[in-house]
Amino acid sequence: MDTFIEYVLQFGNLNKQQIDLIQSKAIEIELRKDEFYWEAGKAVKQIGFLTDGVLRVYYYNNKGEEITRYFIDEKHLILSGNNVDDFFIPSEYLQAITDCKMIVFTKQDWKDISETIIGWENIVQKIIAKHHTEKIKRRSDLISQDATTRYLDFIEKFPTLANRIPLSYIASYLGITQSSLSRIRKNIR
Amino acid sequence: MDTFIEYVLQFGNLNKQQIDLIQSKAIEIELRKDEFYWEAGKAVKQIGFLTDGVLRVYYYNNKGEEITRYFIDEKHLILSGNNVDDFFIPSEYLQAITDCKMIVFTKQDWKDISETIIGWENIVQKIIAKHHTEKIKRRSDLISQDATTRYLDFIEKFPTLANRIPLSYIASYLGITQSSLSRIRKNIR
DNA sequence: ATCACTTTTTGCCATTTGGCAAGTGCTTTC
DNA sequence: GAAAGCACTTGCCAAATGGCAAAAAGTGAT
Repeated sequence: MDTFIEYVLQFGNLNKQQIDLIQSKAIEIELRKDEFYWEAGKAVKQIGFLTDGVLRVYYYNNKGEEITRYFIDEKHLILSGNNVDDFFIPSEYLQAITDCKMIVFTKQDWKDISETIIGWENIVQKIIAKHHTEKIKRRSDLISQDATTRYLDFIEKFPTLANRIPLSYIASYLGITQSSLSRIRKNIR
Repeated sequence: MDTFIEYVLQFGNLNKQQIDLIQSKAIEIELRKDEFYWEAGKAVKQIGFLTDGVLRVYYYNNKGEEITRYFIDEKHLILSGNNVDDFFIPSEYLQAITDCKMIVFTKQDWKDISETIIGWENIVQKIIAKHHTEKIKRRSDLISQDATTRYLDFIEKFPTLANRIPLSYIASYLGITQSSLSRIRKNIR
């Protein structure tokens, strides 16, 4: 829980009372490896913050292949479609790829927080902006490099992950086949 | 100007008085082809909305190559780093690639609007969310497909652009060399 | 330890893309 | 209209990646 407060405080100030309010609404949950946080087509009813572990977002392309769009690691806020008010039905899957710990808020509680804490929306907006800038940057940096470089960048960004999760997740994220990634790994050694 | 109001109204309601306020602050500007809206390293002092034309965002990668990160077409809000409050210095270039018309607001005026119109921040947040979802989706869809498919997708998304802007912009966006793109074009004919 | 199952690696060859340099075509300038 | 400049195309060959199938390695249950 403190992780979340600490994280939020980087983006704006909160007083004791405000922190208490947030803490009183927060629910700690755990996700086992391979469990889903979202599933395509199922309404999302909560706002989550990942405190431990790694998630991946994936979807099926028009060839029916499973494509990992990106990985989410610790200290990341997960907003439904980035907008709290809407009834949100995702078109992608958000799956734990390691055991995870999260803090979640019901949409109603989150709305209460937004309405009670002046400046909360602003903080959230900053967090969203940060996440998105990172995501776009990481994604588009991928395209101007060859597959080996992309893989090396991946290892650098997620050093603990490379040997713990299925190769296929990484391959589709990098935009290459699993066999190619396997060969790239061989060449790196 | 009306384009902007119409656009905003898709994301939330505004009354006459609120619309008047926005209109009173809006400044219409034009950008000639190749002019910059942002330049890396130079502070951005305004919020803009593109009503006509196309912009591109580019940067230089670690090999010194110019990489087009994405294209921005009509009806797109351009927020400095997606956050109005901060003093913002971009690390990328935002350049008109056709003649463009924009509406801009000074940061102060924008702040006044935010503070005066209840729900404005919420509308803006929705717009940001929409833009980002599209961007991420478009970008990551690029990676699971071969270059020809990527180019066809590009044409579909920007039908009027393919033959009007330098090939090199499109090539770096698609993550291939200019010669490869030229060959792909030849094969498509 | 064995078996069944899944994931990863490898071989073989086809296809795609890159790198480089030369050639073509178009525009601008004088 | 000749020269220069720029963008695009093409030829040639090398390197990277894909497709498919089989082999190898890893995992879990009994």
